Amino acid sequence: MDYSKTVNLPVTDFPMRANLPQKEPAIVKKWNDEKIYEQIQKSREGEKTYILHDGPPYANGHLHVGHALNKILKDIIVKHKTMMGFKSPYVPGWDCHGLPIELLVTKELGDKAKEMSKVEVRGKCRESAEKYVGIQMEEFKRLGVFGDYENPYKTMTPDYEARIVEVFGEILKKGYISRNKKPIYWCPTCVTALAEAEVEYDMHTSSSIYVKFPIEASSIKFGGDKDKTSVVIWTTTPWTIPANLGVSFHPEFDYCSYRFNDEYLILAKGLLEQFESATGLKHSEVIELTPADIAELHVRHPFIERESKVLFGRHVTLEAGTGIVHTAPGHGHDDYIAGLAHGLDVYCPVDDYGKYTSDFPEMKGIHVFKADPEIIKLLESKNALIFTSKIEHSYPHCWRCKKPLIYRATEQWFFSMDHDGMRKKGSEAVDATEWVPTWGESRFRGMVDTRPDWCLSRQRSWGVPIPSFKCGDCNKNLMTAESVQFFADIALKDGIDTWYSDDVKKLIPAGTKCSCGSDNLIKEYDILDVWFDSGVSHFAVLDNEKWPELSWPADMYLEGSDQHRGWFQSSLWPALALRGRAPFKTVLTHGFVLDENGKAMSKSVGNVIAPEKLIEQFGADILRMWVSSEDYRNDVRIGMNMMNQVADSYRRIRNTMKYIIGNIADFTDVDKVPYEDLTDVDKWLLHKLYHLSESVIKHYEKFEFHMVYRKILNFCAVELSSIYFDVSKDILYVECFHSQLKRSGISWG
RNA sequence: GGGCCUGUAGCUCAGAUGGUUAGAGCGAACGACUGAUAAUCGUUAGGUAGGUGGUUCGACUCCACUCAGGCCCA
Repeated sequence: MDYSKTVNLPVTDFPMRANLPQKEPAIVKKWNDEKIYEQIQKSREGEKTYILHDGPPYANGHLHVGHALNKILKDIIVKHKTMMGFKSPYVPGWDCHGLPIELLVTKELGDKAKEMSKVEVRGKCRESAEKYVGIQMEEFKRLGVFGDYENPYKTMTPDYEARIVEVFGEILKKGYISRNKKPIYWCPTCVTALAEAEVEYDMHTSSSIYVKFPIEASSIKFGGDKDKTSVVIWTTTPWTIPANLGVSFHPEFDYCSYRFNDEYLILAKGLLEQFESATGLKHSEVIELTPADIAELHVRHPFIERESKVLFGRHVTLEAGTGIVHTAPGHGHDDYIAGLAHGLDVYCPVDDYGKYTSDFPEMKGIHVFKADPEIIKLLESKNALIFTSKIEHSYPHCWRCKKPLIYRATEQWFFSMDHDGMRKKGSEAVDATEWVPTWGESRFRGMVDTRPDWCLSRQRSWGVPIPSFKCGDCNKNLMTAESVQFFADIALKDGIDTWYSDDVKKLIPAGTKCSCGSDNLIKEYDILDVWFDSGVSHFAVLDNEKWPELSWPADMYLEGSDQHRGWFQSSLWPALALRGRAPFKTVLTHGFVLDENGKAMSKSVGNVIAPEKLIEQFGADILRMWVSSEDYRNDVRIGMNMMNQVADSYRRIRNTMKYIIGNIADFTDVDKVPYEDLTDVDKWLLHKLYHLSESVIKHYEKFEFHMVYRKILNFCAVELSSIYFDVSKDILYVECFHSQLKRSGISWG
């Protein structure tokens, strides 16, 4: 006999299965049509605000799971703050300039790119960025992330671009901007600077040389023949020897003076054997040196009348050579850093075409790639060459012309870290900021303390031009706060491309002259580092009447932990320079999304999981729940097994809700039972619920969403399903509808 | 190579300041119900706490080293 008709079974049309992948698009559309974001904002009119300022994703390509993690976390916080009564507007943004887009576009254009003007190429870049902003926006919406998609911010809109120029000018006015030399990759064939991403490594044959640098006898405080003692360096770029300004030792390696025949050569103990086998020499006497012995040495350049300063640096290795590194600050990154630390000039006697300048008159006009034999001959004539051979090794080449590159110092614009106590202000800003997780503070502080000056200029096309001029007569640079502001106004009115299309006279206040008196000014075409674009977003967005609901500074910045070096810093420095405080109160970082085995996702390994695929298979809600289930302060893992587990948990919570809905189907307020008349089990459950709610809020406030997930899931599975529902079942099913007992059970549900 | 961080059951995570047989949920196995049924309930099995060595009367918790992994830099 079927008794099911004789009892009060739960009644509901709430479906067993959620069918998220099918249903969600309609829900998203409904939110869109009903303008749910705007309605929510309206409902919080006049309330205290909580501003989470969006770090702009880069507008190329589709979203990956990392974007999903980031945006969903932001959405959880914004929604939580909103539910706590705050007005929490969220304006999504996009980072639109920069090399990756430029490369994407030039590769698509192929040979056509070469015939196009800068303005035309920039137009194509703009189109491409616009396209991906559209794509990503739809993908964010699909994730259920609420925000002001009607008015997002884009770093390439005219007002934003003008604001970038303006902020740059204000910082210039405060004296933070300077022009200095810095070595960069340079293609002497294309006569252009290259970014790291444009460098291809290929095999190349170089001359390897061991070179003696003579030492002033008076500076030698140890034994041997003081007139015949030298420091030995090894290099594979003989042509950089004319630019040598130093010899670098490692502060912790052991160095000795070894006697070879009638002379003494200084090299690292750890490389003696390698040196002897390479050169065929054999030593006959050893004098151990102390770091003090080395520090006192005065070393001479082998063929130029100047000192080659003794430096200490950790870039020195025992992998090859002599443990003493030939240092030319104008021709190498390590050399540059070591040189800066010791106050050396960034010296570069090589011009745009790769030829020696008059700074090295002996070989003026000779191309550095043809100079090696000449240099070697010169060294030999000075008795400075110990040994030479050919070596085949991996060497940087130009992605465009495939020819070898050189590293060469050029003039660049810098944001000084030490002007007006900037670094100290940075440190104070670190103190004043709340870091989640707490170790973010030490990580960030370490980066602030060691950060070199920020190189702001790039020799590219797709970005915001630095409106500087050069005097056509005396070659001096000209850029003032006034001239920059003048151009910012033009950029706002007529667009930033006027820099490329308009005549100089229109781009600078009338009557502007170089200090030499000349008015023959020439435009320069460096653009700003894109990090500057996004770094001033707090000025361009939070402090902009276009979004009156926003305010400066932000309550929170929330990005991946890689942004400790990236956006958090590029945002901090302009803010400190102009407002003396950080643009954020709290900085929250999350880890990276790894695959199921804890390995980084990469295309080449083939372990990348597209959010699109997860949404198709499980639904965005499951993806969101996965985000909430993970402790994002560490790296998080994702894979099909994990998604299945989250989906299981989702079903458990859903079924619990379905059971409640089914049982309160016929309940109305008339049936409500006063608290004091409830049964003990009912009171017990309410007590548990109260504590759950309290702890859930506490965890939300501490941004511990995985604890929220855990507690709610446990509550559904244990307190509700296996205890309370089990106990209440008989009453709910058997007692007649209006009985006190039954009504007690559902009154507070 | 350097800075910062992570490593507790198959999975996701708990475990205040070192102190009894290291916990939960999910999953798994087995069983129950067939009156939450593409559900639900019960029982059980799973951990040398990455590894090694120290400090301590006592360490998952402190220290050193090491392995694996991540971000950033070189």
